[in-house]
Amino acid sequence: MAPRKPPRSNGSTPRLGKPLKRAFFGRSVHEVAPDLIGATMLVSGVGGLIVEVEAYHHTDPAAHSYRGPTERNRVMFGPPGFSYVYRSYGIHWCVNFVCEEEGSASAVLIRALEPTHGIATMRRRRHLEDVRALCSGPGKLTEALGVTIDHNALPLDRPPIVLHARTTDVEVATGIRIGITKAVELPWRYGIKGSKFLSKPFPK
DNA sequence: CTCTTGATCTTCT
DNA sequence: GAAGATCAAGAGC
Repeated sequence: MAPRKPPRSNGSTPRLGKPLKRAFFGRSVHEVAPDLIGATMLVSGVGGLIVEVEAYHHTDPAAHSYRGPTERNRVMFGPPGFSYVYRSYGIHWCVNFVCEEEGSASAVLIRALEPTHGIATMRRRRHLEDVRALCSGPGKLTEALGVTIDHNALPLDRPPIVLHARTTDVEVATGIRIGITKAVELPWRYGIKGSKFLSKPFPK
Protein backbone atom coordinates (compact mmCIF):
# COMPACT_ATOMS: atom_id res chain seq x y z
CA MET A 1 0.00 0.00 0.00
CA ALA A 2 1.35 3.43 -0.89
CA PRO A 3 2.28 5.81 1.93
CA ARG A 4 -0.44 8.23 2.83
CA LYS A 5 -0.53 11.63 4.32
CA PRO A 6 -1.20 11.38 8.06
CA PRO A 7 -4.50 12.79 9.31
CA ARG A 8 -2.84 15.77 10.99
CA SER A 9 -0.60 17.99 8.94
CA ASN A 10 2.19 17.86 11.53
CA GLY A 11 1.99 14.09 11.61
CA SER A 12 1.38 13.89 15.35
CA THR A 13 -1.49 12.27 17.16
CA PRO A 14 -2.49 14.46 20.13
CA ARG A 15 -2.65 12.67 23.44
CA LEU A 16 -6.10 12.06 24.79
CA GLY A 17 -7.47 14.52 27.33
CA LYS A 18 -9.30 13.52 30.46
CA PRO A 19 -12.47 11.49 29.92
CA LEU A 20 -15.60 13.61 29.83
CA LYS A 21 -18.16 12.78 32.48
CA ARG A 22 -21.89 13.03 32.02
CA ALA A 23 -21.90 16.27 34.06
CA PHE A 24 -20.01 17.92 31.19
CA PHE A 25 -23.27 17.92 29.25
CA GLY A 26 -25.40 19.46 31.99
CA ARG A 27 -24.93 23.01 30.72
CA SER A 28 -26.36 25.24 28.03
CA VAL A 29 -26.20 23.53 24.67
CA HIS A 30 -24.43 26.65 23.42
CA GLU A 31 -21.64 26.16 25.96
CA VAL A 32 -21.30 22.44 25.39
CA ALA A 33 -21.29 22.64 21.58
CA PRO A 34 -18.15 24.82 21.22
CA ASP A 35 -16.46 22.93 24.07
CA LEU A 36 -16.85 19.70 22.10
CA ILE A 37 -14.82 21.06 19.20
CA GLY A 38 -11.38 19.45 19.40
CA ALA A 39 -12.56 16.73 21.79
CA THR A 40 -12.03 13.10 20.78
CA MET A 41 -15.02 10.83 20.20
CA LEU A 42 -14.46 7.08 20.14
CA VAL A 43 -17.00 4.31 19.62
CA SER A 44 -15.51 0.93 20.48
CA GLY A 45 -12.10 2.51 20.00
CA VAL A 46 -12.79 4.00 16.57
CA GLY A 47 -13.14 7.73 15.97
CA GLY A 48 -11.32 11.05 16.02
CA LEU A 49 -11.38 14.74 16.78
CA ILE A 50 -14.72 16.49 16.64
CA VAL A 51 -14.37 19.33 14.14
CA GLU A 52 -18.03 20.27 13.49
CA VAL A 53 -21.27 20.18 15.50
CA GLU A 54 -24.68 21.87 15.55
CA ALA A 55 -26.85 22.85 18.51
CA TYR A 56 -30.60 22.17 18.76
CA HIS A 57 -33.05 23.18 21.47
CA HIS A 58 -36.75 22.57 22.08
CA THR A 59 -37.51 26.27 21.43
CA ASP A 60 -35.90 25.91 17.99
CA PRO A 61 -38.30 25.16 15.10
CA ALA A 62 -35.58 23.11 13.41
CA ALA A 63 -35.19 20.76 16.39
CA HIS A 64 -36.77 17.31 16.52
CA SER A 65 -37.96 18.18 20.04
CA TYR A 66 -39.75 21.38 18.98
CA ARG A 67 -43.21 19.81 18.88
CA GLY A 68 -42.85 17.86 22.07
CA PRO A 69 -41.86 14.31 22.98
CA THR A 70 -42.47 11.45 20.56
CA GLU A 71 -41.29 7.89 20.42
CA ARG A 72 -38.33 8.88 18.26
CA ASN A 73 -37.07 11.86 20.27
CA ARG A 74 -37.92 10.81 23.82
CA VAL A 75 -34.28 10.50 24.89
CA MET A 76 -33.88 14.21 24.14
CA PHE A 77 -36.33 14.90 26.96
CA GLY A 78 -34.34 12.80 29.40
CA PRO A 79 -31.23 13.66 31.42
CA PRO A 80 -28.05 15.05 29.78
CA GLY A 81 -25.08 12.93 28.85
CA PHE A 82 -26.86 10.36 26.69
CA SER A 83 -26.82 9.66 22.98
CA TYR A 84 -29.74 10.37 20.65
CA VAL A 85 -29.54 8.45 17.36
CA TYR A 86 -32.10 8.85 14.59
CA ARG A 87 -32.60 7.67 11.03
CA SER A 88 -32.04 10.34 8.40
CA TYR A 89 -33.70 10.22 4.98
CA GLY A 90 -34.45 6.55 5.48
CA ILE A 91 -30.80 5.72 4.86
CA HIS A 92 -28.33 7.20 7.32
CA TRP A 93 -27.93 7.34 11.08
CA CYS A 94 -27.09 10.58 12.87
CA VAL A 95 -25.86 10.91 16.46
CA ASN A 96 -26.49 13.65 19.01
CA PHE A 97 -25.39 14.28 22.59
CA VAL A 98 -28.21 15.31 24.94
CA CYS A 99 -27.44 18.47 26.97
CA GLU A 100 -28.76 20.80 29.68
CA GLU A 101 -31.25 19.14 32.01
CA GLU A 102 -34.11 16.69 32.01
CA GLY A 103 -37.01 18.15 30.01
CA SER A 104 -34.86 20.75 28.28
CA ALA A 105 -34.76 18.61 25.15
CA SER A 106 -31.58 20.07 23.76
CA ALA A 107 -28.82 18.23 21.95
CA VAL A 108 -25.67 18.64 19.90
CA LEU A 109 -25.56 16.94 16.50
CA ILE A 110 -22.09 15.57 15.73
CA ARG A 111 -21.42 16.50 12.11
CA ALA A 112 -17.78 15.78 11.33
CA LEU A 113 -14.63 14.20 12.75
CA GLU A 114 -10.96 14.27 11.88
CA PRO A 115 -10.17 10.53 11.91
CA THR A 116 -7.40 9.52 14.33
CA HIS A 117 -8.25 6.06 15.71
CA GLY A 118 -9.13 2.93 13.74
CA ILE A 119 -8.71 4.43 10.30
CA ALA A 120 -8.38 1.01 8.68
CA THR A 121 -11.70 -0.01 10.20
CA MET A 122 -13.34 3.19 8.99
CA ARG A 123 -12.02 2.69 5.47
CA ARG A 124 -13.45 -0.81 5.41
CA ARG A 125 -16.86 0.29 6.66
CA ARG A 126 -17.03 3.24 4.27
CA HIS A 127 -15.54 1.38 1.27
CA LEU A 128 -13.39 4.45 0.84
CA GLU A 129 -9.68 5.26 1.06
CA ASP A 130 -9.77 9.05 1.32
CA VAL A 131 -9.34 9.92 5.02
CA ARG A 132 -10.74 13.38 4.44
CA ALA A 133 -14.08 11.91 3.39
CA LEU A 134 -14.42 9.18 6.02
CA CYS A 135 -16.21 11.30 8.64
CA SER A 136 -17.00 14.58 6.83
CA GLY A 137 -20.74 14.52 7.50
CA PRO A 138 -23.22 13.28 10.11
CA GLY A 139 -24.25 10.23 8.12
CA LYS A 140 -20.70 9.43 7.09
CA LEU A 141 -19.24 9.43 10.58
CA THR A 142 -21.88 7.10 11.98
CA GLU A 143 -21.12 4.63 9.21
CA ALA A 144 -17.37 4.94 9.86
CA LEU A 145 -17.82 4.50 13.64
CA GLY A 146 -20.41 1.74 13.35
CA VAL A 147 -23.13 3.78 15.07
CA THR A 148 -26.70 2.49 14.61
CA ILE A 149 -29.99 2.66 16.49
CA ASP A 150 -28.40 0.16 18.88
CA HIS A 151 -26.37 3.13 20.14
CA ASN A 152 -29.45 5.22 21.00
CA ALA A 153 -29.91 6.29 24.63
CA LEU A 154 -26.46 5.12 25.74
CA PRO A 155 -24.48 6.99 28.43
CA LEU A 156 -21.66 9.05 26.95
CA ASP A 157 -19.13 8.31 29.71
CA ARG A 158 -18.71 4.56 29.42
CA PRO A 159 -18.01 2.07 26.65
CA PRO A 160 -18.78 1.67 23.85
CA ILE A 161 -18.95 5.48 23.67
CA VAL A 162 -16.13 7.48 25.26
CA LEU A 163 -15.15 11.12 24.92
CA HIS A 164 -11.90 12.84 25.81
CA ALA A 165 -11.49 16.57 26.42
CA ARG A 166 -9.36 18.51 23.99
CA THR A 167 -5.76 19.08 25.00
CA THR A 168 -4.97 22.20 23.00
CA ASP A 169 -6.77 25.48 22.48
CA VAL A 170 -8.80 25.76 19.33
CA GLU A 171 -10.50 28.69 17.68
CA VAL A 172 -14.16 27.84 17.23
CA ALA A 173 -16.01 29.36 14.30
CA THR A 174 -19.80 29.71 14.12
CA GLY A 175 -22.17 29.77 11.19
CA ILE A 176 -25.62 28.83 10.00
CA ARG A 177 -26.64 25.21 10.15
CA ILE A 178 -26.61 22.80 7.20
CA GLY A 179 -29.52 21.13 5.48
CA ILE A 180 -32.44 22.54 7.46
CA THR A 181 -35.47 24.43 6.18
CA LYS A 182 -36.69 26.07 9.42
CA ALA A 183 -34.86 28.66 11.53
CA VAL A 184 -32.20 28.66 8.85
CA GLU A 185 -30.65 31.92 10.01
CA LEU A 186 -29.64 30.85 13.53
CA PRO A 187 -25.81 30.70 13.86
CA TRP A 188 -25.73 27.46 15.79
CA ARG A 189 -23.13 25.56 13.78
CA TYR A 190 -19.74 25.33 15.51
CA GLY A 191 -16.45 24.10 14.15
CA ILE A 192 -12.82 24.51 13.24
CA LYS A 193 -12.69 26.96 10.39
CA GLY A 194 -10.30 25.75 7.73
CA SER A 195 -10.33 22.09 8.80
CA LYS A 196 -10.08 19.73 5.86
CA PHE A 197 -12.51 17.35 7.56
CA LEU A 198 -15.68 19.48 7.65
CA SER A 199 -18.93 18.49 5.96
CA LYS A 200 -18.75 21.90 4.28
CA PRO A 201 -16.37 24.85 4.66
CA PHE A 202 -17.24 27.77 6.90
CA PRO A 203 -17.66 30.92 4.77
CA LYS A 204 -14.87 33.48 4.86
C1' DC B 1 -16.07 23.86 -9.62
C1' DT B 2 -21.65 23.98 -9.05
C1' DC B 3 -26.16 22.20 -9.57
C1' DT B 4 -29.62 18.43 -9.84
C1' DT B 5 -31.52 14.14 -8.77
C1' DG B 6 -32.40 9.44 -6.96
C1' DA B 7 -32.15 6.35 -3.12
C1' DT B 8 -34.98 4.79 0.80
C1' DC B 9 -38.08 4.63 4.90
C1' DT B 10 -39.39 6.25 9.46
C1' DT B 11 -42.02 9.66 11.63
C1' DC B 12 -45.54 12.65 12.11
C1' DT B 13 -49.78 15.02 10.22
C1' DG C 1 -49.37 11.30 2.27
C1' DA C 2 -45.49 14.42 2.70
C1' DA C 3 -41.29 15.79 4.70
C1' DG C 4 -36.84 15.13 6.18
C1' DA C 5 -30.63 17.74 11.11
C1' DT C 6 -28.06 13.15 4.04
C1' DC C 7 -25.07 11.23 0.57
C1' DA C 8 -23.17 10.02 -3.87
C1' DA C 9 -23.24 10.14 -8.64
C1' DG C 10 -23.91 12.46 -12.91
C1' DA C 11 -24.34 16.54 -15.93
C1' DG C 12 -22.90 20.93 -17.13
C1' DC C 13 -19.51 24.76 -17.13
